[in-house]
This record gives sequence, C-alpha cells and structure tokens, in this order.
Amino acid sequence: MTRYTPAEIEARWQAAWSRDEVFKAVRSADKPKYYVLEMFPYPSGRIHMGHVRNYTMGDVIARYKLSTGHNVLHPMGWDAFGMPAENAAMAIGGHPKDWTYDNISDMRAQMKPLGLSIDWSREFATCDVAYYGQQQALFLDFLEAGLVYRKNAVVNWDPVDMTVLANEQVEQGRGWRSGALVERRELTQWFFKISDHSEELLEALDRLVNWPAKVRLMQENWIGKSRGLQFAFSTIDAPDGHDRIEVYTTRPDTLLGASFVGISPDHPLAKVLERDREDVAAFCAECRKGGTTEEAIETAEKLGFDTGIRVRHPFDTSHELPVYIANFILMDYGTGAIFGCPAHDQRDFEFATKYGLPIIATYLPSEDSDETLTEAYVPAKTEKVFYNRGFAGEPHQTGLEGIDAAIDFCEANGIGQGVTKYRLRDWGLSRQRYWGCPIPVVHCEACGVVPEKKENLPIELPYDVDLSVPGNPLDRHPTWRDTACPSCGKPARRETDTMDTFVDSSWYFARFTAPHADTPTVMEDAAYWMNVDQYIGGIEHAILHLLYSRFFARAMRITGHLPQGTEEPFDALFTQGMVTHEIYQTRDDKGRPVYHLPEDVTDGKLADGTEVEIIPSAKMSKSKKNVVDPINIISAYGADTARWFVLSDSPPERDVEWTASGAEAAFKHLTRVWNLCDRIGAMDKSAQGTGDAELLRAMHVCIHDVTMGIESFGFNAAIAKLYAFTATLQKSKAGYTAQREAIMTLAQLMSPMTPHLAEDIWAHQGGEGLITTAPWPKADEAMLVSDTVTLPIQVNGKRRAEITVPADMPKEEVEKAALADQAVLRTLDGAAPKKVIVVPGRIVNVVV
RNA sequence: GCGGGCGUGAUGGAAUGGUAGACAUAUCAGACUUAAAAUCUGAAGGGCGUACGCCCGUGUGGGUUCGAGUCCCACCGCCCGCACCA
Repeated sequence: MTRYTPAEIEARWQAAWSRDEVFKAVRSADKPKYYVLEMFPYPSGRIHMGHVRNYTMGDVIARYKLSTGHNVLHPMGWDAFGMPAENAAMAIGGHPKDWTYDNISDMRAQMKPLGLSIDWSREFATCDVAYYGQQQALFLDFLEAGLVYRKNAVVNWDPVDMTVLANEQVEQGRGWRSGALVERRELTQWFFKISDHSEELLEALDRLVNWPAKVRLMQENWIGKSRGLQFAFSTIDAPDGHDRIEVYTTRPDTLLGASFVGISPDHPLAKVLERDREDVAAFCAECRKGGTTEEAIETAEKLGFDTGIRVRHPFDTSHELPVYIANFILMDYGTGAIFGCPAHDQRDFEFATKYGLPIIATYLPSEDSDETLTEAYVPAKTEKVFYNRGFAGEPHQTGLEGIDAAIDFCEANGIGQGVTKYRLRDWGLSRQRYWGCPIPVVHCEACGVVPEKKENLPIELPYDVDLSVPGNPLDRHPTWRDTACPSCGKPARRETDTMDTFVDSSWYFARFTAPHADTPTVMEDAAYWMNVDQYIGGIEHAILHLLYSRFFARAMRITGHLPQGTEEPFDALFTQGMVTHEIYQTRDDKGRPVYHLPEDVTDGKLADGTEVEIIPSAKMSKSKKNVVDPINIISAYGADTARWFVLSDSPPERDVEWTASGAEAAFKHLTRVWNLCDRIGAMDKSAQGTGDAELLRAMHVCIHDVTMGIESFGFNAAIAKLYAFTATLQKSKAGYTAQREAIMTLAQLMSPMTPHLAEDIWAHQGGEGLITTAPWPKADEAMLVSDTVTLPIQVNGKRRAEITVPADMPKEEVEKAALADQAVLRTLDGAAPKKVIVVPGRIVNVVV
C-alpha cells in the first residue's frame, strides 16, 4: 500500500500541465469560448486565505468549463499601483517600485503551488510601463471624445503635513500621521463624465440577469434617479447676482411646509458672503473641518448659520423664509440648496428644533390626526395620507400622487419645472501621489492645458524620487516636470497628478484579451474573448469598481477600443464571502489586548499553559493575528486540502470560518479517497461482486448533483454529495469493473476542486491522457429516477406518517393510500377530512 | 446618518413555499490495540415517556398560506459600502 503524498503528487502534475500548456488560451473557432476572471489581487506581499478561496472558486469554474469542451481564458495579473507601496517606502525605506515587484514575485511563487489553471503567459501588472502607457493612450482618446474634463473638487487637507489625505488616512477627523484636524480644500482636478451615462448605466442593470440582485439594487440606489421640482426662491437683501436661489426638491408636495432655505457652505452665495463677512467666514471655516466622506458629513452635528437674507415663498410672496448656511448640504447634489420641511424630514426636524424654526405639517395620517408633531412624519411614498396643506391633487392621496400633482401644478403656474436628477457624481481621477499612472497632459503658459502627443507616450514615472517627506514627490522632482509644450513647443510643465487606481482596474479585463499589444486592445482578440463570462470577487466592490468598469467599457467602445456588445463587460457576477478565524487574546499587565497566532494556541492554551480568551470569528487580519498562512497549510497538507476546505464548509457567497480541525478533516478525507483508489487498483480485475447496479445508480445521482452544484455555485453542497458518494463506494461490495468506473468518476467530479489528487487517481486507474482535459461525465437520466417514492403525510400541517408508493401513482390513489394509513386514521380519530392536498412526489397534507 | 445584506443544534452549515438540522467539525459509546494515536462502526436539537408516541423548536413579535427557515410588516443584533483603501 502506498501513501498519499501531496507534495510529490502536486509538483508532478503541475509540471505535466505546464509541459502540455493545457491552460494556454488560444483563439479558436472550433470551441465555444469561456472567459472566467477573478478580481486581480493587490500585491501586498503575501497571499492569504481570501485569495485562496477566490482563486479556487474561479479555478473550479475554469476547470469545469475546460472539461465541458470550452476554450477557456483564465488569466491573472496584479493591481499594482496604490498607497501601500508609498507607505512602505516611507515606513521602511526602499522604493515603491522595488517593493511592488518584489511582492509580485513573492506572491506569484506562493500562488503557483495552488495549481490554478491560469494562462500565466498573459500575466501583467498595472504598474508595468507597457500597461500604464496604454492607459495614458486611452485617457487621451477619452479626452478627445469629451469624456474627461477639469473642475474644482474638495479634498482632505492635512495642514501640518501640508499634504492631501485619502479618506482612509483620516481618523476621527484627524490626519493619521500628524494628528492635525483635517480641513477640506479645493483643488482643480480631472473628472470622467460618468454622470452623462447615468440613465444608461441604470437602465442596463435590468439586463444583468446573472448578477446578484443585491448588487444591482445597490448600483441602482447609488445612481439614485429621482424626479423632483427645480424652482427658484426670490431673495430679499442678497448680494448682487443672487436675486434668486435655485433649489431642487423631491418632495414638492411639502412646499407649504417650508420653514427655511438651506445652502451648502460651498454654495456660490455662501462664498460671496464669506468674502465680506467675518462671521460667515468663521462659520464656513468651521463647516470645512472634518473629512470629506458622506458618512462624516451625515453623522456630524447639524450646524446652521442664519445669513439674515430672506426669500419669498413662491405661493405667497408676503411669506418670508430665512436663509441658513448648513453643514449637511452637499454642493455636489442637486443645486447645493434646499428648502427645509421639518414636519416631513427628520434631519430638518432636528435642525428646526435647534434653531427655533416653525414645524408645519402638510399631510397627516388622517383627517383627525393631531398636527403637533414630536418627530418628523415620514410615511412611505406609496402610503395614502391626508393633505391638510395640500395644493394639488386630492386631499387623500399617496405621496407619489401628491408629488406628481404638485409638479403639474407648479409647472402650470410658472413655478419651476419637473426635472430628473441622479445622485451619481462625476468620477474624480486625480491623485496627488507618486505611485500611479501619470496623467499625460502638459501645462503651458501660452496654450493652457495641452494633451501630450501619443508618440510621446508612455510618460514614465521617474525612479529617483524622495518619499521621506509628505506630499507628491513628482511636484518636487528637479527635472521631471520640465518638458516642451506639445502645441507650441515652448518650455512647459507636466501634470504631476497621477490617476486613481480604480482607473487601472477598470479595463484590465479587456487588456487580458491582448496583454502584450502595443495598442490598449486588439479588436479581433477583444471581439473573440469578451465578455467576461463569469466574474468573481468580493462584495466590497459591488458599487465603485463594477460601476467604473461598466462606464469604461462604454467609453472604450465610444473611442473604438472595444467592439459593440461589450458595454456590459461582465455577463455573470458572483460575490464571494470572506475567510474568517477566531481571535486569540490575552492581556498585558496594563490590561491591553495581546493577540496570538492560531499556530501558537492549542486547546485554548499557549505553550506555557496560559489560557487565551477566544473572540468569535472575524475577517482575517494581521493586526488581530487571526491569520492562517496558506503556505503553511500547503506544506502541511498540500494545495488540494486547502482548496477542498475553503470550498467545503460554507456557501461561497458567505464567510467561511477557517478551523484547524476542518483543514485536518479535509486532509483525512482526501487520504481516504486515495486509499480507496489504492484498494480498488489492487483488486482482482476479474472480481465479481454484488450491488453493481446500486453503486452505478448512486454514481449517476452524484454526477447529476455535483454538476448542478458547480453550475449554481453550490460548491459546499457539491462537496457534501461527494462525501456521501465516497462513503457509498467505500462500503460497496460491487465488482472490479463497477468500482473502477466509480472511483474514476469520483476523481473526475473532484477534479475541479482537487485537481492533483484527481490526476493521480486517473493515472493510477489507467485513465487515458489527463483528467484535466478528459470530457466531463454525463449523468444517465434513466439511472436517476427510482420506481417508488416515500411521501410524508401531514395532518393539519404536522407530519404524522409516511407511505411508500409507486412513483407514478395517480393523485386519487395516493390520497386513498394516505387516508388508509394506520397512523393517519389514529390521528384523525374519526374526524372527516375537509380537504386533502397531494403534491406529487413531495407531500400529502390532510386538512380537518 | 443613508444604502445593501445576514441571523437555523455545541460549531460551520443543508433544505424549487412541502418530512428542519443533509454533509462536516466537536462530543459520547463500541470495535481494533498492552496502551495511545490512526482507522472502522454507531448515537446524538430540547423536553416528557418503558414503548407506540406526544409537546416545543430556524433572532423577537405579528401576518399571508392547506403548509413558512423560506413570502410580507415591525423590532433587535451583527456585517458590508458611502465616491481619495484596494
């Protein structure tokens, strides 16, 4: 008897796959193509279990599709620009480029032992000049097509480090290094005109039927289409040029409940007042403290400042409302000005209470409701309410009807127009950082902002930069900025902002179809391989990455870099869960938590016998030390065990908890299968046995169940079926021929998950060629149906008995048989059934 | 704050509106062994009962249905996203 030695087996089969180039993707008209893609990793330096899970899922699909006769494209690359490389350079010295490429080679070396079916010849990193140079070409084409423009936008500014901060670098309103209170500051920045495509991006969601409904819903809400009324209040005592304040409201039916007008601190009127009045300037400065995230703005204390300016109510010009500057109003949405209706908006209610403004209800639950409110009355728009201060439509109508009637009324009376707006803002791509793709434009004193010439691309990042001080090193570089104006030829200066790393990840899937081309894409390759048939990644990318990629696919189509029909680049999307682990913690002498690695804890104790506190499972993170290094697992048990376990214990869309016992159990199971193969291989080839038909029937059921499981991402359920079938085979007394067929089929069904073990079993049993390229087994339909069926019988919905009847017995017969059952008769106790429900093949319910 | 999701034994989870707890872990018992490990066999949601069986049970409270873990409403808890993290 031989032993299961994964280290030896896995190296051998990986070499065989590589030698035969079985995963190399080549265009071919003979087979249907299938493009499977997992979201590419950031090269942090170590692969983690989340990567193993993500890439194993993609690999299962890729290998399954390969064996069902598809021409599979399954590539891998690196999302390699970004802040961690700069942070590492600042923290430990070294250069972001070296750090990144070293990490890539480390991670590639850690990934290869997993035995993924990847075409490594297509590998690239987004920080390769060859990639980002093509990205610069795309940018220039987008610019020419009017898909890019410049405008002012607000950033987080650290006044001590004198640098722009990412939202992530703002901790409780302070800069993460300096600890200084963060301020908002305006800079001129580049933007993609994604908002021009709002309606399209929204409307096309309906066609993404193979996307999770929740992702589509999240994108729909993010785009945020709304219909409302835009109109102007005329002002009293306002500065010149501000005799009107335009506001947008989604609830024009509450217009008679208006008790104030609020404008953003960034509103043009606020800016004019700020210039001349110290009190306004002080208030606006106060509003600009804190981070720029919507969360920070929404959760900050609501502050208002009465400007003294008044506006006239459009319905009754003698009715005047105060104009406040308020810190919770976003300049980016609507017109940057609102009217406040405290009765029907909780935020306005709190604001009105704080500043002593009237609270005027415009609708109430019913005619006899009390008009004095203790909180805002905000019913669903579909709910029927009584309009006590309605001005359009019926007194009793839903919010939606009220809104429509109000817009009609206002338009008819010349007070504004009904307009459709979107919450989606244009995508700011400028970053004041070194380690990103340089934006290929030049600033010329005579010509202004001039696009670089394509023949001057790529604009390469300089290597000699100083990252020891905060801020953008490109700005401080002695010579890199100096260039000639592409238009007039006079000395000019390069743009020093680089692109958001989301740009890099918005077209890499298209680049994989022609990864080494000297144009961004090659039409024939894109036409053949696009779209991605199955995209797999984390739910955290549900909005931004996926929306940006959808926009980019459209922009690339418009600029001729992708063929028609690729506007939605991902045909199917799957969002997988995280890998979690318990956290082991002790306390130091000051009571602060000290974390311990799982490998240092046995039975809840450290090596010295100290008991650890066990904190329930959480996302694996270095800081909590609840990490298991895949490399350790692979060297202890092999890649097949790691792959099997990450798929086995939880549904793929949910989190999976890594447990040492689970990993060990996976290994034991694979050993069992190996031993089973060994035993069958040693059988007398002419041996006859009993139960051949039962074994083969179970095998066909297993083929059916596992195939369905893989196709529907039910990997954990598929694995459960494989466990059950292995047990059946182990106990089987069938003859050699049937057992050999069973073990070879079992190996095939396991091969997407545990490809190395499967290859070895296949070879051991004398299978032809590689199991990887062998055709997927087909379930024989005739073997799946059985002659009899066992039906549970319920009385009033409670299970009381079961009967076994022929599968094709007519309903009436089943009903008779059920009512004749002893246990049923006893339960009925003479009562006459009112109704009998027979669901063929499922259940019988007797109602009394 | 806003948007989205999730909640089932000791644990991870299974279950086209149709027998809740498949499969696995941990636990217990048995076989093998001088013993342990490994391996194999079996038990097992809670309660009552000698047993046939009965009652309760999918976060909480309601509702729809012949029938609800699954659909609807409200609440509680946890997780993800919020536009410069990737």
